[in-house]
Amino acid sequence: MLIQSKATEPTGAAHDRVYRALRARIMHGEIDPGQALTLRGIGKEFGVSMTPAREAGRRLVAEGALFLSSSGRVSTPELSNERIEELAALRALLEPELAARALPRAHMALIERLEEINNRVSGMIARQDASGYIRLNLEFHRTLYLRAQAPAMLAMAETIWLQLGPTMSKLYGRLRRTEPPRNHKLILAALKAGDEGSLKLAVRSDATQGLRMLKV
Amino acid sequence: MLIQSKATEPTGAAHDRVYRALRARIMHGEIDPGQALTLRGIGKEFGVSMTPAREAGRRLVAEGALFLSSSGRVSTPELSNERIEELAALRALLEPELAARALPRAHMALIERLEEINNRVSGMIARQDASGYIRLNLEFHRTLYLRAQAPAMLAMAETIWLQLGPTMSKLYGRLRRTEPPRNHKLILAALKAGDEGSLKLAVRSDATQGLRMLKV
DNA sequence: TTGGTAATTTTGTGATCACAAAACACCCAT
DNA sequence: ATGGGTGTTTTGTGATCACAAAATTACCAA
Repeated sequence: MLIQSKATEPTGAAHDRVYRALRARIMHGEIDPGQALTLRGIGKEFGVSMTPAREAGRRLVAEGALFLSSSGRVSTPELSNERIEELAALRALLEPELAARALPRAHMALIERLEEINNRVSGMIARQDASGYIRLNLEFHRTLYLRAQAPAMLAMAETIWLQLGPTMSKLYGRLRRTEPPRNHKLILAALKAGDEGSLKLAVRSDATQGLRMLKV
Repeated sequence: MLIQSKATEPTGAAHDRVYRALRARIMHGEIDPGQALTLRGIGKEFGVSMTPAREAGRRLVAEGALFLSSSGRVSTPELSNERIEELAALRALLEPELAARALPRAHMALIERLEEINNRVSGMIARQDASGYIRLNLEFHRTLYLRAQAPAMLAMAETIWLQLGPTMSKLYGRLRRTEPPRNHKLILAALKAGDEGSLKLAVRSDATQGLRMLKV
């Protein structure tokens, strides 16, 4: 007689799958700020019990991707102006450094990949796909920073993106953009020229520009 | 008839108490790098079941304070040279900014508190108390950075301290120091003079100096 | 209609269990 | 002694449950 149905996943723990899915959703701005989540709801959606749902939630809370209310409920954070400025300052601090470290290793193949990503942004703009726009934008940055060979620094940058995710979607929903970010072009130019100074400047501008419009 | 003994904690969830205790222990270098922990062991020590122990562990893994092996076991991380240098670079990036932001708000009362903390370091050195030394050192920095009014930035700095904790204790156990860090005196002097440039420089030196000796 | 209170439902927490896999210990054959 | 294989123990995982507290709804009186 079967007492307990065996539901252990063979590869990659269940909580990890849930974690990754939620993380991507948050980072790409697919959840509005202040949106509440329930453990049972998460579990139901992913076909797991509350336990893995709780672990995934806790992990995201630890990364600042979710806000934990005093009663234990989790929701997407609603960032204050001060918090947004602080996170933008962190981007402005970390990302130029990552870019500078990537510069000596950025060969033509990488630059071409970046240009290709950058071109795909136009499609997202045409389709008014805010989430897709954010995803490609982050892919552009991550692709460059991966070359920096600085995993801890990159992880920290991603944590900041994660915290900004829900708020970001609001921004891109608001502004009606018609062309890919100007700063990306500057970044590509600096990479081609091998000019560290203007690269750091362009990255810094790119990291802070959009956030300025986020002020409520 | 009592089916299940009620053991819910009235204030502050159990997992949070476990998390805080472990976090402090790790950050202060009370656990050697590579030390393995078991969920049942943690639970037993704190008088809770595996569930809160697991949550606390997961949270610490998310912060980089613990390493999660492929089999799910957690242990204190053993940092490679590259990782140490990267974390030191992050300190060198973040902490001068925090200090600079604290500077305009650093009045005499704060500077006196910092001097008092700095003086207590000598006692720890005399007693060869590595953990106490680390704790006071971090208290010095945190006390200053709290004035920066930048919680996200401070949290990020603390995360780095946390990751360096176990490795740090090894360092301070190795070197036989006889006096409080020279850079702390420079920091205090720069604060009194209101000189942002030399303050950032002194903080940067303090953040990177010790780590240089950590190379295996 | 409105305000508040009671009943009900929703939700997170921590304990416990069955299970699988990993780690470990033991033992014998070479 | 040593290597390999076998059995035992340790350990993490996810499901489930009872419970408390929070949130929501229902309802009634003014």
